[in-house]
Amino acid sequence: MPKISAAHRAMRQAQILDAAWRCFYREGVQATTMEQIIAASGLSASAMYRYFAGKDDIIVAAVSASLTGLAQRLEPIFDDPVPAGVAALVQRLTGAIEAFAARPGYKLTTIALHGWSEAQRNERLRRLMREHYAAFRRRLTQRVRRWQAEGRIAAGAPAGDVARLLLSVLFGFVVQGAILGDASPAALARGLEALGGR
Amino acid sequence: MPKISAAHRAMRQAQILDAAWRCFYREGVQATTMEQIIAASGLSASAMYRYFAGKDDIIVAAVSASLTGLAQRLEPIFDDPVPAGVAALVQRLTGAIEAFAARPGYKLTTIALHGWSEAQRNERLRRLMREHYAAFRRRLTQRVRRWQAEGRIAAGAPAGDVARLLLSVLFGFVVQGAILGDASPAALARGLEALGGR
Amino acid sequence: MPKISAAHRAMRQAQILDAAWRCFYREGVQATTMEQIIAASGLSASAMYRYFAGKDDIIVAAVSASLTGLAQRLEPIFDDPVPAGVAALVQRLTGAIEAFAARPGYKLTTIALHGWSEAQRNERLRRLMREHYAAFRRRLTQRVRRWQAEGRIAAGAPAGDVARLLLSVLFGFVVQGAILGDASPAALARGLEALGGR
Amino acid sequence: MPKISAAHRAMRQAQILDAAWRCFYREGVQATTMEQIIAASGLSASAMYRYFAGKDDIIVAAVSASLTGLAQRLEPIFDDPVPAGVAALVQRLTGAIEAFAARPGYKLTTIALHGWSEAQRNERLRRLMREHYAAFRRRLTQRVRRWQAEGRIAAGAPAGDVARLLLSVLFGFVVQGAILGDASPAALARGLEALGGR
DNA sequence: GATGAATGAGTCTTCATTCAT
DNA sequence: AATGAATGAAGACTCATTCAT
Repeated sequence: MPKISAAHRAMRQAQILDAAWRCFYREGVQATTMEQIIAASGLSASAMYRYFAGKDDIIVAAVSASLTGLAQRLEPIFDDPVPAGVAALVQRLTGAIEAFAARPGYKLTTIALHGWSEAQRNERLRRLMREHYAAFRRRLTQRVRRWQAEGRIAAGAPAGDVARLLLSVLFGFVVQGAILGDASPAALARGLEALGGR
Repeated sequence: MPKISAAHRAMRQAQILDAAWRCFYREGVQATTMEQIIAASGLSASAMYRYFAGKDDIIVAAVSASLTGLAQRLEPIFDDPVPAGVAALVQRLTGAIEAFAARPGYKLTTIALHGWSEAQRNERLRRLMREHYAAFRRRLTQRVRRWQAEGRIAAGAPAGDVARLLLSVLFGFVVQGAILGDASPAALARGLEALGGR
Repeated sequence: MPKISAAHRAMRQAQILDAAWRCFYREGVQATTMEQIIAASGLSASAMYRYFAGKDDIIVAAVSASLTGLAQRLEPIFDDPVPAGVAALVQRLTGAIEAFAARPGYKLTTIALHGWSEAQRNERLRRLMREHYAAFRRRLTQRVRRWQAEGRIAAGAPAGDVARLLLSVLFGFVVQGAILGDASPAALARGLEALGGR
Repeated sequence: MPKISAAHRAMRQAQILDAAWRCFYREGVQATTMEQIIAASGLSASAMYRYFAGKDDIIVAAVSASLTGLAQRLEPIFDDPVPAGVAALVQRLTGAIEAFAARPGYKLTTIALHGWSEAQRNERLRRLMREHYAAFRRRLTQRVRRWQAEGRIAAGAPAGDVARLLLSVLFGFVVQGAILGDASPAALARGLEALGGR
């Protein structure tokens, strides 16, 4: 009995989050009304509040789900037994981001901009993001250290700063793609290679 | 009469934009109410509507003013007779962004995130940003070509892609600073240097 | 089957009324939601509606049960073969009210205030109360007549008005106890005695 | 300029309170909706919120205004140079309550029941009432002491308990009037006289 | 010309009750 | 017979904007 209920609950929540993403994509987080999410989800107002305590909960759940989903998608890239070089890693990461973000009805990259904005004024969101991105940057730092061990990068370079640079490139890829629309993974990789990032 | 009025008008508008920035910084664009801007500006509701047609106009004017102000601030860096290398240029640009963004009562970097988010759903804003950033990227491309002429970068590299990479780094600097809070111009420059970006 | 069902039904209804009293005590009648009563009773929403047709029925049943219960409790006081004087009767009645009203989790005196308020806008409740209190006042009037026969009170006094006064004292005992919290049966009896009510 | 505004504000607030009383009379405090008060006041929803921060503020203001108004009305009775006896005082006080409570469109006695009920779950209201009624009871106690000085009441009687009894009679007058509808000041006075309260 | 009072369309959320399983 | 999921209508309150003075 609880099994059915738990599965049902998870399904409904996923259904609602999908509706929320479609709305957030078009309207942004704040300008999206509960009525819009409700209509997009196909549920009634009261059914919706059975699965999420309020708008804020939906926002946090939507952001959390996308951060978690993306992290799961990027993880295997770091686990690849054949370690990529700098430009190749950036290309694979941005490629995975792009692939993960493209959904029918919305793009999570655009929603990411909305989420970053919202996180500036929403404490729960800010903390959530900080933890996720900090963990991801630690992952990047480990990889830089490995590159240094392999001799690809000068051993004396500050690994944390290289990770900062790479994370900036990834963030910037999302922003540039959303605003100018022409930042491809391949282009960034070529640019990085030209600068010497082998 | 029109002259005094024009100066007076510009002053009032600047006063309103400053109030708007303070509000946008704390609440984001959508969640800021006209009442808040009115209270922060010290004007009356009707006075406000004398200087801006509505909330949308204030938003566009606020973003436009900050984009223009930043461009003016970054321009001299490109005009420097002693041309900087890649890492040095990034350090000077991010440093200038940081200096420009720091204001009493708000930081324009945080507001930039709000503006990017808002631009995803506001056609006027989207167009405005696209033009500004495209122009800025052309400026970066010119600089890359010059580096190629100077032999700092391989002549065969696609200049546009290098510019894309550099613009990503700048965007990412803003995002990383706003969310993780520890992306300094010097750190990014060190990271870039470590990758070979001389 | 019907017998068991009837006993079961009565038990369930009592369980629900107890839950309702606990809720009414904390929140008042109108501000109590069915969901709260349901949660407090430990039943399911649909089970609840099997035993009571709706919120209004619960309200009427709860008030009716407490009026009936109180009447049963007060009845023996009137039947006492050793007839008390005025002050003693008031002390015994208020004492019985106090004892009857004190329950684990709620006090019926507080709920009485909610019930009187609700009766001002609920026709069924108003009628119910009117009948109960009118009957009780008739009982008081009889007692006054007996006192007059015994010579405790002037024979020419209007018995109904004395009953009105005594009922006021009882109502006021409940109100003063609920609001100021320090109206004890003994205090009222002393006060009455001081005024000459032997 | 502030004068007009202040007068205007006070007028609007009085207008709103009158509307609130009419609604509370018919529906009780909790069951009255803001929409009803708004409709009864003739203002718009947003205009209403200019003068009261919310429903709770209206409730507190309405109760406070009636308590204060009643106190002002009862005060002169205590100041009368020809001091009344017990029954006469009760008759004059209940008479004044009745006269004060009768308004076109509503009766404040009925609203008092609603207010007492609401005070059981509203901390602000509870405190407000406690202070008002405690002060009033102190006034009654003073009067009892004077009666004792005059020899109308036994000097050894506990004045505070007599005041408790009298306050109960007044509270009970309101309850009995609202529920049974036939508790007149004269009837209570006669009842009290019959008991010896000269 | 300048103000603050006013507004109607919305915003999030909750409620008593019912229905499919 | 019993449940928990579902609902439509309403609840309190807010917003960008305008208008009478």
